[in-house]
Amino acid sequence: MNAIALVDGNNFYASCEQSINPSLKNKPLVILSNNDGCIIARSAEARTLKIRMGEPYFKIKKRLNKLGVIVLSSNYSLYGDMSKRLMNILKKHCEKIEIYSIDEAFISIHRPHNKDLFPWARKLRTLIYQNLGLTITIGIAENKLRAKLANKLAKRINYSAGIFDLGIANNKNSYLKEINVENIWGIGNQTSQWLRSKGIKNARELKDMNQHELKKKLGVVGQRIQLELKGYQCLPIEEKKNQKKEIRVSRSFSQPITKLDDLKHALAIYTIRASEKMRAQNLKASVVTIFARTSHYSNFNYQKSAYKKLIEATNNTNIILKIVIELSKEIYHPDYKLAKAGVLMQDLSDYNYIQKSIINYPSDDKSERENKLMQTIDSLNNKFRNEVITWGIAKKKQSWSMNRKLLSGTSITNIEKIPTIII
DNA sequence: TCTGGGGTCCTAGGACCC
DNA sequence: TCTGGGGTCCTAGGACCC
Repeated sequence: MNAIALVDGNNFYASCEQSINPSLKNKPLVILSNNDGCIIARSAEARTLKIRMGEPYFKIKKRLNKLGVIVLSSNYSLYGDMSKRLMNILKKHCEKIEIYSIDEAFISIHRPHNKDLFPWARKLRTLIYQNLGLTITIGIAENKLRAKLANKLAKRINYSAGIFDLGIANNKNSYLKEINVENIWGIGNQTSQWLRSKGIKNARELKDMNQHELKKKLGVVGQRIQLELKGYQCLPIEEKKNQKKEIRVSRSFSQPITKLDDLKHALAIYTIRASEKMRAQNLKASVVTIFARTSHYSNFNYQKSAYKKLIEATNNTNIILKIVIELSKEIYHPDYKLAKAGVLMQDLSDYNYIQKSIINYPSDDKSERENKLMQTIDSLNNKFRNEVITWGIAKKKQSWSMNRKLLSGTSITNIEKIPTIII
């Protein structure tokens, strides 16, 4: 009989920073979202100071200062690299693994005759700590949803030492009762409010709730959650990541923009990045969508998107740039202060799958040359990092670019100050 | 005045996740 | 003054077909 384990990195972003800079260890530390907007990670010490997740930075800046909390902008290339190392170690010690997020993985593992998976889990924890300086929590149960709950319980129970096995626990119902509905995987704000209004407060009560009522309101999604709570396996471990269905690059501006030129400029930069991502995953898009909007917090709401279907799917930056620049006029409005914009590459397909158009047949020579050019640009950028080569428009002066004032300088992934060549 | 039924595909939007 | 980014899945409703 196989068991499912959920492994996750504790305070992952904060721990990554502490791992490469030991002077941050045992100190209250928080990591900010893009644009230094809000708190997205906290070290254990920062948690005990009651600093809340998602809190806007500007609102608590003074308080953080007074408390001596160290504040850092997020450094995703660092976290991505640490994540890769973490997953590689996990892979070596399990039968099946699904990498679920940057700091989480589901593992399928054979439960031995004596049912005891603690030795395995303890070994894994030690190994990760020795190799990466990161602490992980392991929750074990019969299926993915219960493994998630077990992981929560492992964090909550003091004597658990970061490991909890709900699969062999004696009084499972009393453990389920410990978990509030809003903390169940798949139950968000809307749903938990509805459940609470029905008097359903915790995982135990959701498990035993009337199934027809649940199905009627939440459809198959709710049904699956209930079945998994009961111990059935509805959600499989997905080893092979499904091909991406959409690639999106969007950012909030540090200052709102009002000029069409600025909007075009921002969208162009996002397009370059999105095309690069597609090529890295060997994908091409046949729908390109762009959008812009005012701030959620503004009284003057405006949001508009525009898209174009392509006759022939592509990942060629030049072609997509032209489309995006053209479309940007459609979403621009001079009367609104735009706070955010983005590009989406949709209807993605495998690059090698060829469906040539009969109408717009480009000469093979030309597309062949263009492909080589993209490949060359990507490989130079990969080798030297940091946009050694990019499009001229990306280097125009910007007044609105993302704030990252507090970026950790040390990085194990980035060579700074490479000369830039503009072509 | 009366005017079918059943199926598929697409899209927008909601809800959720980390 | 300042409130992240990038994803997925599901459903309802419209358009269209025979």
